[in-house]
Amino acid sequence: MSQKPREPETALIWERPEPAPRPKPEPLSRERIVRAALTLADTEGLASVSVRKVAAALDAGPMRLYGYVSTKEELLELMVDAVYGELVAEGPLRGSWREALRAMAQRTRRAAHAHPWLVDLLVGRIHLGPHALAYLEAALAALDGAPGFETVDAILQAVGTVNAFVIGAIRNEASERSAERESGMTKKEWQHATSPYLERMVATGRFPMLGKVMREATHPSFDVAFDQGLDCILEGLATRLPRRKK
Amino acid sequence: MSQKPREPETALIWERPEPAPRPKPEPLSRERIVRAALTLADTEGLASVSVRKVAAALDAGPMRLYGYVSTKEELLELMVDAVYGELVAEGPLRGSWREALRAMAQRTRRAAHAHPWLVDLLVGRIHLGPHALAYLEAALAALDGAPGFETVDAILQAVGTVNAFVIGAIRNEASERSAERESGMTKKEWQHATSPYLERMVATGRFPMLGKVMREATHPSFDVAFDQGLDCILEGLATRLPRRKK
DNA sequence: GTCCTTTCGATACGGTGTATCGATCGATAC
DNA sequence: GTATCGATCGATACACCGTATCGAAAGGAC
Repeated sequence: MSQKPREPETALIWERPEPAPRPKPEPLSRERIVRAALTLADTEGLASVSVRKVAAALDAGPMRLYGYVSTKEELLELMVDAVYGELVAEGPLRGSWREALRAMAQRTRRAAHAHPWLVDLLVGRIHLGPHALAYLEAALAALDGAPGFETVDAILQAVGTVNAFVIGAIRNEASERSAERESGMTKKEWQHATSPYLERMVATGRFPMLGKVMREATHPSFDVAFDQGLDCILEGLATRLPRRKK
Repeated sequence: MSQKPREPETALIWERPEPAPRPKPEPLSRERIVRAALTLADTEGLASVSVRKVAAALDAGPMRLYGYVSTKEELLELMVDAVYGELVAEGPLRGSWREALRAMAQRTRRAAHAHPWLVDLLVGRIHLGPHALAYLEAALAALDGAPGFETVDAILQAVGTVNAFVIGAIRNEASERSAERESGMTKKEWQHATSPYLERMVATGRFPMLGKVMREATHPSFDVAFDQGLDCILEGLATRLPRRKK
């Protein structure tokens, strides 16, 4: 970890250790770099994806990466696009427009589970990488020609609305999950740890509805909550179809 | 900006400048710190909110803040809660459940416009600050007793779904907006700058739907897109009400 | 006035992203 | 085979980050 300070050159040339014949060039490539960054993010968390650490995982100096990537942001962008690549690799979205949109939502959600860091990267920049575009293309294509989706505007609105919901829902799950994860607690333990605070707040009397929630809510799993919300949105899209035809 | 390196003590005591009678204690407080951080984030961007800079804005050394805040994360959390404070300060959410939910969505969206950095902070952690709770409470209260929302589960699901959409939509807007902003381009210029790339992609023939979008889509403003999506979700919630009653 | 306690902030440490530039290596020209 | 050139690499450096430590200064108690 500490850079060897290159001992002062008092020793004569032939006494110094041979500079080691440069272990292996291992040509490196954008793809290898991104793959290393991905596994690092998956195993150690996004915070551990630093230029130095990614380079170290490839037996290279930090600056080596800048031959393939001009900025750390660019590397992160490539990571996101790689995930989109996994998504499009699952094939086209089949079925009716409802089935297709539902499949898209669940695919995206699965990716967010497989790569918890994805949520943090989805915020901030708009993604126009080739795989991101391909994923969007697949969604648009699945709706093309469906009854009620004659105009691209209608298609865009449907995909956009579902995507907005998915992103928000994913964020919810991720934040709750990471709150548990990083305190090393299970869901139960975490609820148990924060409930004293919440009960104190409720006890002030200023949050009657919160009290009701804590008493009466049956907290459904993320899966059913997600499906219910998604159902609701698809239902909403369906009701707008006839009006659109008029 | 550069720490004065305290010139080596060659000068005799009375030649050294008087240590300045500590300009003003200016007692400082959590609130003043958070306010400083807020204005810094609003004017210079979230990236400029560093412990050092916030402290400098208060004529204090960096470590001074740690008497009031135990970590930078805590400061960011307080910033978020301060925004929630602005939101609850606008008063309760009135009207029918649809009006209340719509008002909530638009309020949140306005906050995201006023504080572009908010989107980045909403990701990642779940927010349980007093003002965040109060905002949630207001939303829950607005739906309490509405026909079809007899159970807290129904209320939570409705609020949760709308909130998920709002977060996702806000993120979309923010990322597009920041892409323009930080390249110093207007919306038109930015579209003009990225369209060559997109056209090249479309020209490959692998993205027929994208081509159709670029040719045919009338890109509606963020406002109407948001309202349409919101309408859609409220409609979806409405259609689920009768079923829930059964 | 003297001692004690509390507070403050200068300094330091280990980390970050990245610019610079000398050294090194491979390929080409003779 | 040797010399030269050009590309490539990575050690070093810089500015900045969040925060732990701890000596010095300030204020209060006796």
